[in-house]
Amino acid sequence: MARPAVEVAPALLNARLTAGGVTVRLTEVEAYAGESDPGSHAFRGRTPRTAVMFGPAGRAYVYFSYGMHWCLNVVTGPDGQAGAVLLRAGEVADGCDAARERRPGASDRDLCRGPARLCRALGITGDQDSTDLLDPTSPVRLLLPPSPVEAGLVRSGPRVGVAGAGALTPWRFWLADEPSVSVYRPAVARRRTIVS
DNA sequence: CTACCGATATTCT
DNA sequence: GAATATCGGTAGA
Repeated sequence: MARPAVEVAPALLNARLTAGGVTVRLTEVEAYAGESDPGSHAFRGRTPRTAVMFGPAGRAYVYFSYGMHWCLNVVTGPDGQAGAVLLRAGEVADGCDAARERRPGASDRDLCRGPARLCRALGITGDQDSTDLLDPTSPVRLLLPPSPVEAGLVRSGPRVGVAGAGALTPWRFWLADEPSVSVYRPAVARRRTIVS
């Protein structure tokens, strides 16, 4: 865990994440380095939002995206070096009923198919920011190590929604043939901001 | 399946 | 003001 995000990320595939009475098996993650990574929130240094990324590894970095959605990261990296792995998707292994309650109308495959959907299904919000994911008493738990990943099933490619210099860095990792893996969409500049 | 669009916090310009 | 580590609804092929 106290290693660079890009090394930690593929090792989280198949790991289990438990929160809000739901357990998921992670099928898709993305690595974000610190101040050297143009795609990272920490690229421009420490802000109130990203402060936790500069802290000890194993904690949760929960951020609010697009004014609407929560997304969960695992803080990684050698001490004093920012880094995080975004948990993008998973398959519900336990607590399916609780997940369905939080995401009415979603098909089983779509329950945790995407970083904001995953947080919604598990009831994760900013209240869980900075919590220690490895502490057995934490409300959000990452269970390590994962069950072994079959050789050859780990795929990698460009990160979703990342524009600019970091766009082509293949730091998204997923398990092949998993229906819960979110669909890749290249970063697209928004057409127009609503004029007020 | 693809394409578009609105919601709107945080951060930067 | 503008961009962004997104999603759900709607429209159309």
